[in-house]
Amino acid sequence: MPIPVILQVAIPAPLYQLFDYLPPKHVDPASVQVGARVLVPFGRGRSCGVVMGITDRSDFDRSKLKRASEVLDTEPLLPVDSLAFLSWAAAYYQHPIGEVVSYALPVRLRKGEIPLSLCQPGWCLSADGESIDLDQLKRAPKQRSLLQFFRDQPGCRSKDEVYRECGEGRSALKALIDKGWLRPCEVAPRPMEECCYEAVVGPELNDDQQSAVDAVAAGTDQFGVFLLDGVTGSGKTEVYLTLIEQVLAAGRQVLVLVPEIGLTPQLLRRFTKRISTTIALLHSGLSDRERELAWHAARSGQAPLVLGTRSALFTPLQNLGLIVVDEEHDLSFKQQDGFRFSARDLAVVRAQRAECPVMLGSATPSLESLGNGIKGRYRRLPLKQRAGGAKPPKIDLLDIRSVRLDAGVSPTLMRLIEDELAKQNQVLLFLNRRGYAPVITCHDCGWISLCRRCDARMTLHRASNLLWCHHCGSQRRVDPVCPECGQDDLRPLGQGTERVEEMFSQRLPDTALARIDRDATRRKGSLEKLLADIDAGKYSLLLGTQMLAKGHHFPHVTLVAILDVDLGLFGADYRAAERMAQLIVQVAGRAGRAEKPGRVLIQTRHPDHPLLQTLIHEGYGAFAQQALQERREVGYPPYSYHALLRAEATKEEEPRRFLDQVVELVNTQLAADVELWGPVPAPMERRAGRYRAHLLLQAVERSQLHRLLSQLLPKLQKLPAARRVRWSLDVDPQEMY
DNA sequence: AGCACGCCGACT
DNA sequence: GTCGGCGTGCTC
Repeated sequence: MPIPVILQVAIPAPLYQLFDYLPPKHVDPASVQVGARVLVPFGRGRSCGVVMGITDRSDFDRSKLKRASEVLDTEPLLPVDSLAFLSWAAAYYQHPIGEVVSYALPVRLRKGEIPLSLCQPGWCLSADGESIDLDQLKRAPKQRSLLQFFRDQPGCRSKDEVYRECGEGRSALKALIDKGWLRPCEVAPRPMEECCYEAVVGPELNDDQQSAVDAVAAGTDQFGVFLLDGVTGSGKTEVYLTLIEQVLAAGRQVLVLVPEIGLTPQLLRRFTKRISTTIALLHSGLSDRERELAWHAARSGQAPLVLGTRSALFTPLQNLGLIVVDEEHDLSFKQQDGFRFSARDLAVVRAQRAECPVMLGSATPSLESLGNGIKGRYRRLPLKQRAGGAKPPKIDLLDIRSVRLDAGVSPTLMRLIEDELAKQNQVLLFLNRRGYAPVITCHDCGWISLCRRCDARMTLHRASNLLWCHHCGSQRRVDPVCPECGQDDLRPLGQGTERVEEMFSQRLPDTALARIDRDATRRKGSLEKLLADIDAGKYSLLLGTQMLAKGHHFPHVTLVAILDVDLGLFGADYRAAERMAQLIVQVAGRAGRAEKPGRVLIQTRHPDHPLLQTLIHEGYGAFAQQALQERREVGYPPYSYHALLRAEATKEEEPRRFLDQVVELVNTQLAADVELWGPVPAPMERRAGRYRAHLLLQAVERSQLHRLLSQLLPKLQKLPAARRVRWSLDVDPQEMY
């Protein structure tokens, strides 16, 4: 009797189970591979799913099983270890397995399309091109050198290679094609062993860097988490590079995760300068096609080094030897909608499963990672020395109580800025608020520019003359008169980067100012251009939002000023202080390299604030210790574990009603070892026209929380009130908004 | 999520 | 008399 073959398929739908199918007719059941995609009838339509397992039994009624209509891949698109990792992640974050699996695939492959070939189109010499005499081209040096390029080594060159060789113009290439000396061809992918890989000798490491490298290199074939903790300028990147070289030299792949690629052109440049190998870049700025090609290059091992943002974590890899998570404290590693995973935390899990080391690096490590260091789970590798003998910047508070400010700048700060500019130095101003002013008001009747759809004020943008809600995106034109009373005395209150820019253009008209915020860098490539111009010294004043705090270094900046630290001092959730401390240290770290010492000024109306005092006089490490102590005392993460159940609906009472029912459900039917906080209205209760409420679940042990969640979710879905709201579960939430 | 089935109001 | 509103149930 033949053994029945049943395919367990993950289907991209918000459903928490796998679906069982019979193999297609006329397909040898033994040929179906776990990890292949299948086209299946699903509901009333068709769907593309991934075979997660093959068994001979099903809990589903055998007679109702449908047949898959087609097997799309002859070999696994996702290897078994990837599938197991994805299943683990789906269970941990309580997210539907099919959506998690489809998240690991490039979009075209999700939709069931044929994988793009890795064979890239390009050109090679035709018979005529082989035999032609180069001296004929004396008067066309570009064509000559391009032809020489093809003759140097036999075979095809991809379009990318040829374009790189051509430089700016393409006319020489066109000429050679028109003459028939070059013909189109396909470049076959090189197998991993043949990947050219070459490392340039880097600078000598200092003792701290060397011992960090040694600590990781001692166990490259076993799991270990290393927290590389070093101030900006202490040479973290050099440690990464040295380790990456060693792992690549051993023939293994390396995965590097960064918060945002667009903000790290410098990092990428350092990588390509030092390590000459194929790098697969994976980030949201790529087209679907480019992304898929990079994905294939990573999956096949053709690109030994993979550099990407959080979603790159799920790329299947061969023989993974090291994961690096740069700026591990950065919140962009946590996906904030849909599948709410933390790429940093999952990187640790992935390394564990791959039995390789993972390195988390930051000048301002997250309290979670520091807590894991204390618990002995992570090994801390401190870099105490600044590479190249650079001095740490001096940080001072500037008390602005009862000081008359001009667009948020105090007279003292203005004077210091002018001094620094007079010395031909660059000055960096940080204000975490884009637009002209965060609100406008009618001086006559007191009207203020509130958003109709959110509990928020609308920001004035002068350039476009629009009032803009930064929470829901709604816009409206600014009337010359008050919409309430008709008087024409509308005034902007407070300041954003636009207003500061305007003030400087009036007071220092001869000083070139670069504004770096989302509005000024919206066009693709404009941020890179701006950063390059700043490096070239075209600007003396740099003014920006938190974009400035990430990744990029400005070696000619000698003065950094944080215009309004008070914005972040009294935030809505308990992590606000930690985020502010990280931001201050990161911004401060942009200034002053080797030869020029930096100075940092922080304008505040709360100069005695304990956070500022500890941070400035004792540093981030002391601040973090203090913050961890406070967390321990109140039993907050990392000394407990959180999950946040969010609900929103257009009717005000619905979210609360739903969450009340969930509380009732937990209290009457489920574990008592998890504390429930709430329901409470979300910090901004109404957003984009929807009312929002939260229920926080807290447990002392992670296992308690997860036991509850896995029991709760099936019941929760069946609540009638669940249909009337949009709800989502956030395991290990980072932000409470 | 999609998609269909199903039972109550204002319209060609 | 119908078109269509969105509540409800299901997907191997």
